[in-house]
Order: sequence, then structure tokens, then C-alpha cells
Amino acid sequence: MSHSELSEQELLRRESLQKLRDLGIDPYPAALYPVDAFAADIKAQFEDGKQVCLAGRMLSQRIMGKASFAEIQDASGRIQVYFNRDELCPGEDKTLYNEVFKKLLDLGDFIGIKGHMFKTQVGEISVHVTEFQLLSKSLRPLPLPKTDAAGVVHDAFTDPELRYRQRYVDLVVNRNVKDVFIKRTKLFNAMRAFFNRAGYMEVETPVLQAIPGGASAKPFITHHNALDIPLYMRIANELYLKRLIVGGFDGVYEFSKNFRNEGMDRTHNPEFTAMEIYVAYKDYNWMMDFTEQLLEFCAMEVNGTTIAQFGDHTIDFKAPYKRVTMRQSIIDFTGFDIAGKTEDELRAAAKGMGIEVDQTMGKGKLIDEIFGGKCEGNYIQPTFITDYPKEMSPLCKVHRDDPSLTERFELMICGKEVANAYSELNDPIDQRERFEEQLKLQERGDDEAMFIDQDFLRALEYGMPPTSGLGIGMDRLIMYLTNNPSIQEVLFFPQMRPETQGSKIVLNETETAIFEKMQTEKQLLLSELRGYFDISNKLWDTSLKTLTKNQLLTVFKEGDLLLVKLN
RNA sequence: GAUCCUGUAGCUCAGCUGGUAGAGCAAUACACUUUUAAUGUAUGGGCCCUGGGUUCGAAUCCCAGCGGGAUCACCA
Repeated sequence: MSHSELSEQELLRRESLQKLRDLGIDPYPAALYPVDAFAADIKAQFEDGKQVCLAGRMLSQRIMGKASFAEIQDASGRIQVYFNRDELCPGEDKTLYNEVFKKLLDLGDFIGIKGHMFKTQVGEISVHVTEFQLLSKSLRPLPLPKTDAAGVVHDAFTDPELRYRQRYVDLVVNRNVKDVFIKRTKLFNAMRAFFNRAGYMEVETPVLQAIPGGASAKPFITHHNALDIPLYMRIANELYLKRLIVGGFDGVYEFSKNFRNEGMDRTHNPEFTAMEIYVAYKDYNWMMDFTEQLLEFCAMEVNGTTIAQFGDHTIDFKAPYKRVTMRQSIIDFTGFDIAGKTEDELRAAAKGMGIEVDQTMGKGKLIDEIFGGKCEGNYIQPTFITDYPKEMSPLCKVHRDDPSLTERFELMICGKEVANAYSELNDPIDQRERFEEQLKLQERGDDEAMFIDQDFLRALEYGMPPTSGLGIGMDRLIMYLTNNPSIQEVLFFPQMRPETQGSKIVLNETETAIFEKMQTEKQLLLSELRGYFDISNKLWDTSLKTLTKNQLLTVFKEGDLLLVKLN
């Protein structure tokens, strides 16, 4: 990057950097800084005169001649610090205060402070600085929102694009953003604690899978060179966890980063986190009890209350949750009873409700469409919807009382699915048939139907104990617990379209070829470079001009020779 | 994929029916020894997203493109 591309403020900071070096100050010192205090602790446990050593970013400076205040932000929060010229520089030489502190430090720099606690005349807890050290220089100005006496934030850093692309800046500047991610970690910790206390084991299973199973979704595909086979990024980890139950574990769980090559919107990111747990000798009724206990516990751990505000809705995670069968739910909201209906009857009914249908839809899909269109959105408080049609649940055990249904539940909150659980199908012959039905659906044009995993079937044939499994969309759950309507707000680095650097340069075929050649050669005689390309002189000329104009290449003279070099 | 909104200084934003750019904060300089959105005075800072078009003249109007956001559709 050439200096001409830097903004005025960036140039000034680089000058400050050099001046600091000229004064013998290392702007990036290697030694540890002996921090023994945090801003929040100083505020919470104030002791007048107590010596402290802290470090953080300087986020504001109020200079009043021979005395100054600054704000330091560390991992715990912010605290005001007080600088006094004649105390920092008792002798004749006031450089440390007048030059280093007042001029060469910039907002955003990391500094270390030694001093003692005191209260200002106005009563603000502060640290009286006796010694300070630059710990790291910041070369870019941070956007710095200010909060006025009334608590109103001015000039907040709000542009979502910048906030997501530069989350590091967002985190420095917007305190509430950090809180969301602290809560996210608390949620994961709470779940782990709950499962571990129950005696279940956290495990890891493959992310790269030869057969992407356990869900219906389009996978990301990659290639393993040594084996020369395609591999898929997992869309779910379900089939691997069940293999572990076959292997004799009583309960296993995994926080699984899953990848789905589908659309992105405010509730979908190509990679997302699901928690899946499988417990042997249990059924879905037990799992409902377990789930409501789990979520009540998690809400308490994260927010200190079971009540969560989400937009206009107030949700209560206090157990127990209402349980409604899918059939009853559809009766409740449409008056239509799906029991015993044929595919054509269902299709006609759905059509009558204004739902778009087509011939690729089987019974299960049609019922799902009706539920999704007419019922789902009505469940605000946590509600278990149970007993899904068999066609939609190829990994789920048939209902003990009704062979057209499965022992499955989903937990709905604010009209969205947060959890999904089964009495797991452990009959290998039934499982094989279900997979084959999925194949038929695929042939009918359903591109989300599942692949057949022969090894998983083999595992089932060795025998899997009766088992109940539960999956929870962690991103969605933390959205509810932190009142964020967008998944991007609960992921540190949500997927974004790649950033195009400044004004985008689009090269045509010839230009690209020349540029690529130069990337291997670095520097060449102009005539020699010309020789590599069998193109007209005119095309050669315009192509080279485009490349030099965009400062990708430079043509220069050395004696009588014309040379080209890569910039 | 559809519709709407949006892109101007480091940040947040003004900029009217077209006349070559404005504020606050940040920055720079000076003053100021307990301030706190510190204050006062002065100063600098812009490919007005990109490319076309209309026009004597475009940040402004039109078209296309590229970002981003919202709503919807799709995605158990």
C-alpha cells in the first residue's frame, strides 16, 4: 500500500509512530506488562490510595494543560485515569507528558498504567497515574461513539456491513455486542454443565464426511487429494452419534458446526451450530422433560431469569411447556383433520387453504406445508409439537399407537423451530426401507431427500438400544436469549460477500494472462513479455495500458532497455 | 430469486425544483492543574460507490452494475 492511499489521520499516526521511535520508545514492546487490576474490579472494590497496574486501550483524552483525564478500556470495561504533568515529569524535561502523552498517543492505543485509586471532585472513581507505558500503537482511527449525560449515544458505529466485516472494531466500540457473545459462551457452558452433570459425554465426530447424512440439505463439497475422493462438509452429525450409541455409550453429545449450501438471510448462515445429544434407553417423552429442564436451566444461567424479551414477545422458559400433537395443531388452526387422509385429499385441502402445492410433494411434505403455513407461527411460548407424519421423519421411530406417525417433537418458540427430537429409529430393516423411500422422493424431484448411508445401516444391524436424540439450533436459541432478530448478530464473523478492495479492477482475458505471467516473472524485458502473447499490437497496447493505469504493472527504462515489473 | 430502501470526510449524517460540498464528533495548532458528550479560538481533510446517458452544467435526474439493509419467497 502506498502512502498516498492513506488518509490524513493514518499518515499522522504513522508519523507519531516514527517520532516515538526517535525518542527511543518502542511502540510494540515485547515484554509482558504486569497487569494486576481490571477496570470493573476497581469500580466494584474501590480502596482509596490502593496501588494498581492496569492496561487497555485509551478511548478518550481530556487535556487541560498540565493535567489530563483519559479513559482506558480493558476486557472488563472502562475506567478514567488522571495524568498530572509535574508528577509524571518531576524534573525539567516534560517530554513524557507534553510530547508522548499529549501528542504522540492516539485514541485506540494500548497503554499500561501504574498508579493508585482515587475519587475526583465530582466523585468518579479513577486511577491517579504515576507511570505509564505505550504497549501497542494503533494506526487507524476507531469510530468512537460518545454517550451524553442523558445516556444517549451519539455517532454510534451502526453500519451493519462495517460492523460485521470489522467485528473487531464493533467489539471495541459497542459494549452491548460483547455482551451478546459473552452470553453465547455462557449458554454453551450451561449446556455442557447440564449434560455433564447428567453423566453424558462430549464427543467429536467427523466434519468431513464421505456421505452427508442426518438431514436433508445441500452440502458443500470438497476433494481429498490423497484418496482422490469427494468429501462433504457435514450437514449434521446425527448418524455418527448414533454409531457411538451402538458402540455402547450411554449418552453422547456434540456441539456441531454444520454447513449447508443454501440461501442466506437473517436466520440462516452457511455455517451454523447445532447441539445434538443421544441418550440410550430413553424415548421422546423423556426427552421432552429433559429439554424443558435444560432450557429453563440455560435461560437462568445466561440471563439470570427464565423470562426473555424477543421483539414484542415476552417468552418464559420456565418448565413445563405445552405439548400439542401436529394433528391437533392443524385442527386448532384450520379445522382440518389430517388423520386417515390420502395424498390427494391432503393436496386438495392444502390448496384450499391457499398453500402452493405441486406433484413432487408427498403426504409428509403436504402436512408439513400446512403446518408451516397455518400453525407454526402461532406458537410464541415454548411449545412441543409432537407426532409428525412418517414421511417427513426418515430417522424417527414409528409411533407406538399409530403407524402413520412418528415419535418426534419439535420445540417451537416465537413461531420458529428451536429443537427437534425423536425416539430414534433403531429397526435396521425399517430404516433401510425409509431410506429407500427417500430415494424415491429424490427421483420424484425432491432435491432435499436423504442419501443412503450403508455403514450406518450396518451399525444398526449390530443393534442400537432404544434411544432418544435431541438437536438444538444454538444460534437460534441465543438469538432468543439475547433479543437479536438476526443470526449475524450472534455470530462473531457471519458470512459476507468477499470484500472488493477499493475501486474494483476488472481485467479481461488478455490482461489477466499478462498479469498472471508477470506474477511468476516479477520483472521482464518489455519485448520479452510481448513475445509470450500471440495477439495484435493494438490489443497488446491497450491491455498493457490498462494494467499500468491500474498500477498493477510499471513500465520503466534502464539505460536503453524498456522493462516491466510487477507492483 | 422478487420488491422497496440505501451508498457523501476516519465515524454519524445534512445537502431543496440540477449551478463544482456542509455540520457534529474525530484530527491538527494554541490556551487551560479534578474534567467527563470537558471548554475556548483557529486550521486541515472529499474519485459525493462504479460505469454510461441527459444537460451549457450532475452528489442531485435516467439506465446499468457492484456493495449493504429490510420485507417476501426458498431452506423441516
